Amino acid sequence: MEWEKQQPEELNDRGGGGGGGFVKVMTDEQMEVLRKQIAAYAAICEQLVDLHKSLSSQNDFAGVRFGNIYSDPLVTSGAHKITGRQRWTPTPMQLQILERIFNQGTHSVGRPKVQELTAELLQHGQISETNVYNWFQNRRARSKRKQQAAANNGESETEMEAESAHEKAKPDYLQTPHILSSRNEHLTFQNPQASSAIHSVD
Amino acid sequence: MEWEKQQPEELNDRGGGGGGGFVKVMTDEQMEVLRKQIAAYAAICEQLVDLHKSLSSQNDFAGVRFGNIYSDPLVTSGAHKITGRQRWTPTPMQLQILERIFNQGTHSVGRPKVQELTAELLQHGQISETNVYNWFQNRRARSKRKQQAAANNGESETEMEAESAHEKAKPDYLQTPHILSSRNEHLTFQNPQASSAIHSVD
DNA sequence: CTTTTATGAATGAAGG
DNA sequence: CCTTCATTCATAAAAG
Repeated sequence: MEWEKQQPEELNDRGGGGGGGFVKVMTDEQMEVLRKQIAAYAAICEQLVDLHKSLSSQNDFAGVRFGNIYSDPLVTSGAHKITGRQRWTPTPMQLQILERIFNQGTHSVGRPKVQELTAELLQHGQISETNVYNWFQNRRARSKRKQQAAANNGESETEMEAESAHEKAKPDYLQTPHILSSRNEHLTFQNPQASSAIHSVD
Repeated sequence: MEWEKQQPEELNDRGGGGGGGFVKVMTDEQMEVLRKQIAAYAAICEQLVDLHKSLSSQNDFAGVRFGNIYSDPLVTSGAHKITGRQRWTPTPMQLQILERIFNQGTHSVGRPKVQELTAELLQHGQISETNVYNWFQNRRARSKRKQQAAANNGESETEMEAESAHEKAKPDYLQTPHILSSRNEHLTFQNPQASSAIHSVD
């Protein structure tokens, strides 16, 4: 199928650069489902590649006829990166409102509160309840995390959180898992058979 | 599936301007077909993996270790199975099976069902009954949240009180067959039986 | 343009 | 069942 050409990037048409009209041909949800499915497919293929590597490394006549699959970028360079999803970016006004509420002590919002808040924030830009929900969740987590990190880093355990039920208090930044691989190009769905590799241009 | 009530949302509507409408060009049915086809590919890959595993175990080669021979951080960016993982991560196949069952309408599983399912899923990777139980629990909750969120901006839709596992029939006006059919003599995701599913593209 | 950082989102698990 | 937490992933934005 070729719903391809119109990349969702067009939604982020803000930098002034390209511009131009756009047509979205798939909803985010559809995109997401497909993305997951393909990622699953790709993940298994990775296993296959590993197996072939192992087999051929000790037995090169093992009958590996798949030739250059190792060089297939889809397989070799982490395939679960399919096409991008656009994520919500709060407008300054929205952020201000959210921060204010958070700083007022409302660190967790109930379901009704979220709806109310969402309605208000909608006056200042597109937003959904999920966005609000996620925002508070992330805000809370990040807040907590920074406290822990600060306690470990700049403090010589004068008073560790005695009630801390978790032993997790370790400097996360020391083992930063930031293995952000090279800037992933936007892959598009491609047929294992069809050879037309479609990807967005830089 | 649940995305019948996709929300027309514009992300990053920061300046207040921009935006634009878009239409849904794939029906849920079409999506489902695609999903199944992709799943079929995944299944084939899975079988191949198993096949090679058994083949390699037959011939007890001296060096069949799937361990990390110098795991190149650039290459193994996507998968870091070296470090012990604290929480269960479903394999693609397991996910596939779980999703399938959930989408068949089985949203809650009894204990016997859980046991049965766990046994089956064990064929495709490590898993425990608790994992299965939690998965359904989370899946349900997530599903519900989805419909709540959708209720906010999807009010023009028909009533979406119950999130059934079965897709609602969509009005045909949402289809845009000319895009799908015009450029599309050949489906991207084709017959799973094609044994040439695995070879390098391009 | 490439690399790094900040943060929105996804999800397994725990608590109540 | 519902909410919350912890962790991880992906990506927009910033830095180089």
